[in-house]
Amino acid sequence: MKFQAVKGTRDFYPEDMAIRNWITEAWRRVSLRNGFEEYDGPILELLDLYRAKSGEGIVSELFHLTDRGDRELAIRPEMTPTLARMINARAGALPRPIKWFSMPRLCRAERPQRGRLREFFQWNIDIVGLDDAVTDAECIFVALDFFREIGLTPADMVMKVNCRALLAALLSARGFAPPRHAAIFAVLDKRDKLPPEAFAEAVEKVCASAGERETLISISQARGTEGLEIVARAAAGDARAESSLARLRSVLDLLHRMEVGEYCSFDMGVVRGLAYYTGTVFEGFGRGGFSRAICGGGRYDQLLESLGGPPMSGVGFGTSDVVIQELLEELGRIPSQARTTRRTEVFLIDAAPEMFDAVLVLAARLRRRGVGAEFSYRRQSLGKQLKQASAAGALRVVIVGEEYKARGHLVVKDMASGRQQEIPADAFCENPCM
RNA sequence: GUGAGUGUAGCUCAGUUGGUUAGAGCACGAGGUUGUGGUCCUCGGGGUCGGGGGUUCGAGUCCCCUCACUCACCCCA
Repeated sequence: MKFQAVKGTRDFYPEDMAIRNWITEAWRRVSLRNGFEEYDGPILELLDLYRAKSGEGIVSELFHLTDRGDRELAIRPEMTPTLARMINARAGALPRPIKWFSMPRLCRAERPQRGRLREFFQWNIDIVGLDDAVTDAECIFVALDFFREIGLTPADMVMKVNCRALLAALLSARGFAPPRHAAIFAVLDKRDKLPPEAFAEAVEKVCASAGERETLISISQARGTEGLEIVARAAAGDARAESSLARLRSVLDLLHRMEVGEYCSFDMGVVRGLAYYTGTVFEGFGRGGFSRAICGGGRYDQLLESLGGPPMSGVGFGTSDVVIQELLEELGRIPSQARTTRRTEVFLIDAAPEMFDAVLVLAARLRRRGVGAEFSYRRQSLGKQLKQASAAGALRVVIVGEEYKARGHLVVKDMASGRQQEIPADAFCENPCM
């Protein structure tokens, strides 16, 4: 019987683990320098927690089980309900705004596809308890701070920004009653995700007349600076539309001031499929060949409350390790040092078996100082040991031989240049970096 | 969950209308005589051809089922 990894899951061999760590370490580094604190929750939650948010239909999309006490449990498919639960439990005690991040392992019972597996890691950032353009901008900034950190420029990606409240106000002013908005949002969000004919067909379905269709098509086309001006003219005179537009402009302006404006672009085609977004929404896309969404988020006003949490507005975003890695592989941007976790700074070699004791002592002394030190487990020729040092990617090799026996000196060889010099053992252990 | 495509060594792939013990390159391991690695040379391990069943004298090759992956839907909390 030959076993294989469960459908939609991945084995992380050392070279895969190295890349995963490289990505998740960047997530943590960026989160912390932007002032966010890390949290986590259990991988199992009550199934009802997800039913409460998404209805009974969600059950078929997640992994669930019944424990021996007949409790219905689910492996978490997302982090937001856990976040809401945790914030609610201490709502009165947490200083606001709450700036938390997490990088949970999530599972969803979906059919695996490229960029979409059944098990993955998701980076979540949330700012809860303050509804202000600054927090919207800050949230988008953190995402861009990460993308810039891993070497992506505005030529590689774009962050499309929109505001659902603005769209809702424009729709209401043109006779689209609020109950119809959810369906219209879902259609508009597909503007760039469907072929033009299919999109036109979808628009047709939510419209009652040719006039409505014209209106929706023209609204959905707005993008970039010109698009913003067109929207501004459309919003003129409507108080709600004007204030939402001012908020959107403010967010974009803040992003420019924070020097990530080059990445950002207004786009009415970004609405987000999820029902709970109420204000600012944004989605990152790769440019060129890799045009899929690479991150997304937005402001949610009632989400926490609907999950039994406090009535607090929040803004957040998420992205997964799967899509990030695929984007970077596609662009060839994963640096070679990110592909290995080996950190052999010094490889110790005995020139004769009787020097092996000295090798052990020196390795232990170096390791205690925090230096990555290795040696061969087999007593073999100097050439073989050098070969092993080379394969281990060692930066320097230390040969313990005649010089050590006679004078207490080590031969230190720099593997890149091939140059070597004799150094007293004590001096080398004091300062192994040379 | 629906539809289509793919599946030969760890990886990338050969494999003649079905015909003897299934191959290559890379990777991996061992050597190239004992104080100098990456290159090079030699040798080697590794595949029940995704799995199961069927047709046939004979199946990696044809048929059926199944599993996994890829793509398009559904969904994307």
